[in-house]
Amino acid sequence: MHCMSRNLDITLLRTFVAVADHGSMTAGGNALHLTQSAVSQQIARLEALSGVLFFREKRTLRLTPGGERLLGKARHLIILNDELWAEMTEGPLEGVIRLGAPYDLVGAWLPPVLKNFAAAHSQVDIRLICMSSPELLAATAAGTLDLALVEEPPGKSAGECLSVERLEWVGAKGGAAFLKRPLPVSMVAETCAFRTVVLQALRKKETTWKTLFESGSLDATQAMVRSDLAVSVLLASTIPGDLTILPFGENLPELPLFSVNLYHAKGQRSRVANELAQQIRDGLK
DNA sequence: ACATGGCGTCCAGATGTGGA
DNA sequence: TCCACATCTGGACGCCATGT
Repeated sequence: MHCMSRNLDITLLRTFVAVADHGSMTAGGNALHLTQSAVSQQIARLEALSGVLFFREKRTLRLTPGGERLLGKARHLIILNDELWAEMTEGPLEGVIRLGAPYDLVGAWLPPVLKNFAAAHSQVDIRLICMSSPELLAATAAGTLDLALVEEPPGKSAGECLSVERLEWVGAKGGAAFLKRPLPVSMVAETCAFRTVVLQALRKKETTWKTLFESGSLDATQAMVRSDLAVSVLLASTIPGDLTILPFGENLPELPLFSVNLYHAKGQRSRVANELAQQIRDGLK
């Protein structure tokens, strides 16, 4: 059998994407510092390979279905090419990365991810900063964090959604704190992302409650729960084995789903930030 | 190993075409 | 008349086979 490898010309794909993005060969050419004629010829060469990519309509270009299909894959290929190029020409990752995370995710999710990242990129200095989700959002916007994991209600968010899971009531195994009224609730901090929805749920069910502890320490919060002095709320994946999930029902109101979203600092993303973000994504699969 | 010439590719510039 | 795309042409460059 005759088998022959063929190589795609990334230059042609880059030109194609630029034309598709700008809706015009002239504008696409300007973006790439090429003349219109060079762009026209490159598109013609690509179309000779792949079939017609643009409908020529009056003075505008419109992608054909084949062009639409190629566009997404072409973008991926260009990104991959640029990443590989950067890896080959810019050497190993180095520098400082400031990662923010809420208290509960630090213990549950991050250790294996950070361990793998540190092993692969020994010249990167990782700074881990723990705050509540609203504080993390503010720090990311202010540029004092490069990357942050933020817990938010699901829905429209500027961040990249990594997971959606249920918020659960937790208590001591065999405990009775959940029966007390007012309900003793222990939360990590006054700025805790869960606080608003928890209090809304309690009000809706007309459950009286009191806040027992908001010190900013997850260990202290969970110690209150282990001692059966209070109940608390946690994302399902972050619940320690020695605590028990308390079912919604007569004694406790139903809690909503929550998202874990990934935020980058505004502006240019560093290679280190992109790589750590990818490892966090991979770590959650 | 190096020089040379043929060939193909790519690009810019000039020009043609057609629509607004 | 202006603008955008297509086409043609010539120059620059790189690759490859061949000669020295």
